[in-house]
Amino acid sequence: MTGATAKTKASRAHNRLKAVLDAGAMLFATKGYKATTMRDIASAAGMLPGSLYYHFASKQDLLLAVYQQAVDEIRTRTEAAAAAEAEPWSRLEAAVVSHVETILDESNYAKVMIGVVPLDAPDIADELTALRDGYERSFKTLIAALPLDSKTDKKLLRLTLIGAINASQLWYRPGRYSPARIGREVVRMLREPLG
Amino acid sequence: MTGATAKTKASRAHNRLKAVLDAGAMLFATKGYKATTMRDIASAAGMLPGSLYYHFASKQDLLLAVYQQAVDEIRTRTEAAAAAEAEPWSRLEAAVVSHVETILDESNYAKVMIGVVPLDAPDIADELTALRDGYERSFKTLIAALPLDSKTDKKLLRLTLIGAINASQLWYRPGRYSPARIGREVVRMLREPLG
DNA sequence: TCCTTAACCTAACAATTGTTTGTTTTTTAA
DNA sequence: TTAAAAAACAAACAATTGTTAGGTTAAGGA
Repeated sequence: MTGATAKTKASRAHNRLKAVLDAGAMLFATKGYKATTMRDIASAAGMLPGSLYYHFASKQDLLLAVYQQAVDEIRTRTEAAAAAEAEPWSRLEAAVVSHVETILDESNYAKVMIGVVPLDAPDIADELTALRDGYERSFKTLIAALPLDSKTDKKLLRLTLIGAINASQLWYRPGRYSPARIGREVVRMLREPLG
Repeated sequence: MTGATAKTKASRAHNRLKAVLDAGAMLFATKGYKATTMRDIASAAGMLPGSLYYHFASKQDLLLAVYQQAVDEIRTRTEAAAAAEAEPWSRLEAAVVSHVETILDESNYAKVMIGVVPLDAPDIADELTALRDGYERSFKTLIAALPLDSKTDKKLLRLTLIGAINASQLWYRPGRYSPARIGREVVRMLREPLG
């Protein structure tokens, strides 16, 4: 175990692990987890079904890998966006806008993380939930920094906020509302009085 | 065609159509649409797989029937709850509370309507969406009656509200927050200023 | 150059799936 | 009482599924 194994593996010319992951993310995001077959993924990655099992032990393991990368991507993006702002509400808004842009537009991986629910893969439901929770914890910090009324339940605020923005995946169509605007307005509706 | 056909059919002693629908709703709500097999439903309804096809032409048709009943149930409940209040915000709150109670506790049908997304059954996706939209239109009226700031986008408010409360299905566990409280607090967070 | 092994192919298997077909039982109307 | 219609059974089919086992190719260190 020299630690060079991973690098050697990755440097092999014919290694198409990334192509497999990309294909899986794209298809899971488009058709859903159950409706996507290993043959679909193999075909999109330019290989045969059986070859996928050199890279992943099972379909569920592939989903898990996609989820993992999704968390890495969206967390990096969103934390960077938040870090660019100083004022607490601005930080939250920046994070939310980045989040919405990522899950609606920019990353098939993130789309999978939001659209594919743990119930779709019961055997690894706990792992999927843990990955999601790990990411959502970022919002805990952002909300804790807000100057909130004492009677505001912060946990419920977080769940409400995340629920509202993630639900946009169900109704979003390019054109009417931009992802950035969706993020901004949702935050504003929670921040300012409506009545 | 005397119009008595339906009644005759329904009055048959051994007609277990309702048992089939209930079984379908329960299993779709618990395991999801794809993970539920016709054998599961038949077994739960106390009959054999093939017998289901006397009542429904396909699995998708069964889902459609469950969706249809879900809309009937939740709309009746929620509109009645709203009608009991006079003030606009109170009406909305009553409707939201009723909605949340129904999809978290009281109706497997409603659970299916929220938890099973059109993508799960692509062939009837349009019908499913139409049914859902038909119900959600109730909220349009309730929101239109609110005394809102002129810069509030009512459509986005509706989508945000519905998204937030429906998302509770993903994290709700009996105990910590009651369905009624979830509904009340979500409305309050949108109504009152938090900062 | 040789030889290990990463990477992929080929070809299938076993299980599960929604569905169909023909038959039987049960109910209802005449 | 009888015959038609309703409701369910019994048994399978055809397609699809995730997965596996063994063979093949090519890369890269020695």
